Amino acid sequence: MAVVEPERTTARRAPRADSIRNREAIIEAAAQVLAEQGSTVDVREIARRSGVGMGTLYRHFPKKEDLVQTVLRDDFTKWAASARQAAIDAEDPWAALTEFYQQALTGYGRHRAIMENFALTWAVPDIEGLGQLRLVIDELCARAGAAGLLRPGVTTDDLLLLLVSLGHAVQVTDECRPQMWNRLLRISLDGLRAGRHREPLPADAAPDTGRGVHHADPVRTSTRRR
Amino acid sequence: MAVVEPERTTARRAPRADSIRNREAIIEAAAQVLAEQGSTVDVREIARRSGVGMGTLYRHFPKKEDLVQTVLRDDFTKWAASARQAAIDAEDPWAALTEFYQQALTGYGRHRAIMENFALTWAVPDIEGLGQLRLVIDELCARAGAAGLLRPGVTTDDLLLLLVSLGHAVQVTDECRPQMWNRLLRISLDGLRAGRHREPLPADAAPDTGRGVHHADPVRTSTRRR
Amino acid sequence: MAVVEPERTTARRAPRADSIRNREAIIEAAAQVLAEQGSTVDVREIARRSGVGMGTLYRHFPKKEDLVQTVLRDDFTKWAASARQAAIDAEDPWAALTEFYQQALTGYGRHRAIMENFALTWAVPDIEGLGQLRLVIDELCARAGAAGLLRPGVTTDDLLLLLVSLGHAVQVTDECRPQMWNRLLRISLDGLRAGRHREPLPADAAPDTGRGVHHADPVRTSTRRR
Amino acid sequence: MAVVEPERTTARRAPRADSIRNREAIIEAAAQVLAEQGSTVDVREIARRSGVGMGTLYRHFPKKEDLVQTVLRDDFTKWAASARQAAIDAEDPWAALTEFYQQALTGYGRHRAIMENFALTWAVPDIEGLGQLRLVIDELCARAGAAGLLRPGVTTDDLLLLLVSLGHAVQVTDECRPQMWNRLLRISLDGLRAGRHREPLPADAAPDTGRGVHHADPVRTSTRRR
DNA sequence: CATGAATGAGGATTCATTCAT
DNA sequence: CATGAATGAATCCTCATTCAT
Repeated sequence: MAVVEPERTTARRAPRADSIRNREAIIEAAAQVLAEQGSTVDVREIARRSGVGMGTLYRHFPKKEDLVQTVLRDDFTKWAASARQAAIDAEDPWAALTEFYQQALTGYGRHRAIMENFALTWAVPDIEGLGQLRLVIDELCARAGAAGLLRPGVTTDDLLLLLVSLGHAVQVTDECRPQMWNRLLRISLDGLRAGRHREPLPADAAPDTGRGVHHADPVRTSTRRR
Repeated sequence: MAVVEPERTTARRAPRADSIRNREAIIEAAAQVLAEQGSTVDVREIARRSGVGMGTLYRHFPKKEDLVQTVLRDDFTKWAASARQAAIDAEDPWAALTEFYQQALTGYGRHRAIMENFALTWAVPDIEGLGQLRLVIDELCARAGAAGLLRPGVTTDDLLLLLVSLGHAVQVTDECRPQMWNRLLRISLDGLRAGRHREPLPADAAPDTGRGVHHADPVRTSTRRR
Repeated sequence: MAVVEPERTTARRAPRADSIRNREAIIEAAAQVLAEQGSTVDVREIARRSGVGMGTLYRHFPKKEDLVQTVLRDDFTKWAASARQAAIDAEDPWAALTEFYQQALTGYGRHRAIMENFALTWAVPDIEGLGQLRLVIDELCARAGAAGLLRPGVTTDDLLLLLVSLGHAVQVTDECRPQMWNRLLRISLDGLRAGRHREPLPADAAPDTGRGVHHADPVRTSTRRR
Repeated sequence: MAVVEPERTTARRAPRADSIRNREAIIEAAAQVLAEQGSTVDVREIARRSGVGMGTLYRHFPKKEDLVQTVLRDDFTKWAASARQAAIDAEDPWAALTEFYQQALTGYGRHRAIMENFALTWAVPDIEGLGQLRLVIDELCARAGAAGLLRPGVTTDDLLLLLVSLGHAVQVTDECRPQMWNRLLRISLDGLRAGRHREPLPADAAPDTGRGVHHADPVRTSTRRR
């Protein structure tokens, strides 16, 4: 009775091998499908591709949302890591910034669900896994700023929004004009760079047009029904 | 021939007056709803707001898509016109470009369906109504280019993609950080401007990182589109 | 133009003929199925029996619960009315009470959904349609009480609970021993009647056993999980 | 024969000790859960509370129903025993009857699964474990009848149905009006008692209304049971 | 023999589109 | 020709039961 039962202890973990395989198959399949089709996917498609039944899927992830969040957290993490690594490998702060965007967009710009959720950065307070990415950008921003390379007034939020924005460009041109977004990236980075003829970016400033909105707002989206 | 059967002609027109009124009510309502909620709206919501029955709606537009396209063609047209006007009113080619973006984004950046479909510019061959916008941009591009203000190598497609990209920024920050996109616009415009320290933009060039993609592409979105 | 269009007005109501037929078919089918199987029925069974598609059913009743409530309100109303009529037709207050129970149990005792919901009288504050029944019982209680026929201390709630209780007896014996519940009814009514050797029913009194619970409560239902 | 293969016997017993412990844990947990939530509980909840896996549970009880029946047989037995004891402890036949109901309802009236299955007394031929309870009631009925205390014509079935009926009353009022059922019990017992002004209860008699059913049966539950 | 993961049919609900009035 | 009711495939999720480890 006092005898330990090592094989039972082992036996306790044995069934998990299967389970973990399945869990991973599900996440793998879900990641694929979410990348391809965004968060609106049919749960059954994920089950089919991962080779498990609906029940198995729902055992691991009680709500579709749970699965989506899990996958996205993972992918946000991978994303942040790979983009950060690219930045670290760079020679100077500006190259770091460049490499960061380059890698971030090349690697995950085509991931529909990631981009969908990334777009919610400002609408939804705490998107799972987004934090890490923000930290990386923070870092880059500080580094480039300290080196005097970044146009004064540029914030982490600006860099985030640029990433969201360019991520969308990637999605949009993916099928027919892959890499076209790279041109936009170069343009934006040039616009971000500090320079003699570049005045600082004022807080929440519009371009110095001196004029306001020309016409009455034709899009009345503020009157949300329901 | 046109006057042979006057009463039949009259008979034909009487219902058409109604019909036209209905058609316009539908389009008006659809435009509103599409702007607010994007193309995923329930057709019933459109019918409800326009005050016509589903049958009438489907008589005018046999598929939801037909209605959406019709509305978007109209809105693309209005969009192009208003943005073009802003450009025309500007004093110089560069101000024209600035005003164009300013107006385009302020006016329709929040129009969800427009932005959704605008994003399809490269994926779908001929989006209804998009042509005019492209013409306007073409014009602006040529003008600014001729004045030597635009960085060499920048194409109409670049400017279009920038608009798509910034449009997305507008959508994404609309609720919580309105106007934040303006900072991105300024940055991008600065990056677009010709300048001493600005080399020409090479055809489909990536930023001069000298390196390719760091990791294998983790997002395999090319397989199985529905 | 100023001419009224009476046929259009008529035309507006025409489509409803179908709709009303369907609505009634749905309610009829639902009433049947709910009576037979209780509130857990498959919605598709109701759709099938009423000969309409799922969409039609859900157009009329957006939630299953709505349909159930509608049917139950109707049936509670019919129930109260028929039982009340039986009471009214009776010669004296006591016969009224007797007839009331008789009719109530004969008519709807076998209605599973009604009895299920009736059972919730104390658990759920305001069951749709239950009010009328309570009013009828109130009336009967007062009448019989005023006539000195009802054992003092008996309340409307007692009579309600008796009805719930006997309703269950009907359900339980329906298949194999129909009418057996009648014996219980007679017993209960006799126990309800005022009489020389019948002391008043004290408020919330247990039978005068003089003793409490004999054993510790073997049913620990109070520790509800979740 | 029993001693031919002692080590095999031992080998057989070792696992069985475990097995028995498990079986009892399952039954214990099931009893609790069934009492709380009735027979519709999720089997997993039982497995969880008993601390065994689903496989073990299903090894002991191949169908959910088997487990339920086993538990209920036990609980019916305990129920019968405790109620019988209360009756035995009573001073006279009438007190015995009173105490029996009192104890039966106080002890198990809130046991949802018991009451659910008890309700099947007439629908299902041989409910496991119900027999003992019937025997106890038989006894009480005979005793009270012999003492001339029970209204003539009252049968064991009547007393059983009364118990079912009052059991339902307990369930129905448990949360909001505990003990309210006691009033109904007193009423019923008074109605059961023999007395001057109490005529015998005729076999399967309806109350002496002299009339039949007033309306056509509005509840047609006889068709189509699944 | 215990474990708990896997299975998949079944149930409520939505919405583009068709059709009777 | 307008109306809005009808249709039913598609979608998320649950739970009794089986099976690999």
